[in-house]
Amino acid sequence: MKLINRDVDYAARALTFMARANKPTVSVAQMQEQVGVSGPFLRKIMQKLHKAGIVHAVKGKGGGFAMARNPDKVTLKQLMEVLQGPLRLNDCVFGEKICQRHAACVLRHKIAGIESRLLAEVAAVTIKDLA
Amino acid sequence: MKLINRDVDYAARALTFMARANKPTVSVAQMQEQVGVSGPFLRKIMQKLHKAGIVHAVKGKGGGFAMARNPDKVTLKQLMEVLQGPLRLNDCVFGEKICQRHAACVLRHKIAGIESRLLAEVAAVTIKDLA
DNA sequence: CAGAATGATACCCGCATGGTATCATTAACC
DNA sequence: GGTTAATGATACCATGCGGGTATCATTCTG
Repeated sequence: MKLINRDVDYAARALTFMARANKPTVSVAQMQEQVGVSGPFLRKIMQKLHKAGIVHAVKGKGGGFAMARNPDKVTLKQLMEVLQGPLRLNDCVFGEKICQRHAACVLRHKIAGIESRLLAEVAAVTIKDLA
Repeated sequence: MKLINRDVDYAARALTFMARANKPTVSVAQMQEQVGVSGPFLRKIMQKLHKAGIVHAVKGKGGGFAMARNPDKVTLKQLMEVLQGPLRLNDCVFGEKICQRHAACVLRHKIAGIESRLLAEVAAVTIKDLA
């Protein structure tokens, strides 16, 4: 039951680094040591963040990445969605068979409630909070 | 980010079945159809519940399993601990390097808070609620 | 003793996660 | 314009784990 995976962890650290650095762009080479991860791996993460519109990317010499929004507009929930996929605790593993059993449905209902409250919590954590 | 895995799901359904059945013991053969899982697999789950003291086991002809406590004393949290291992959202993947970076520590702190509230929620769901 | 049940354990398999390698593309600077 | 420094895209690897099966041992009933 992992809440966040490594991608999210590294992304949070990288974004925090970027939020603190007062530069127009920050390259992967500048981040990798502080973030504690290999360059290629961090690049892959940054590319996903770029596709998701969370960071800008500037190619070429002197280029790098920059946050596309204010740090207080980037939430942990967004990072999880981008890097871990849709957030469904409540994934029904039984298909249509499920609703033949009332007990299981009660369980789904309980979990759905827990899920919604959990999502509200991760949505409340921003990069600004971490910086 | 799965909250519960299939083992927990099946266990919850099996225990719910047992709680409703007014019998001294219930065999795997009697449960497997209703729970919707193969006999051998359900047996493995029941054995773990037995080791954890959640159910009694009676070997031999006419034997089976019985709940070892009242249904309102068996929580979703207990099932998760037994069948999924320790509940740590907050697993630090960076070892001692972590605390060199303040940002990461803030993240841990946030997640720890979320975790404790989540655990309180799963501890509040009992088999009685599902039955 | 036979049959019905659990106990224990070993094994298998597919796939997601974590990580690397490679080539293409773009832009700055000399 | 060529070199270099950066990202973009993609393919690949490898290993652990979740989910599931099979087999034999043990225990109890009748």
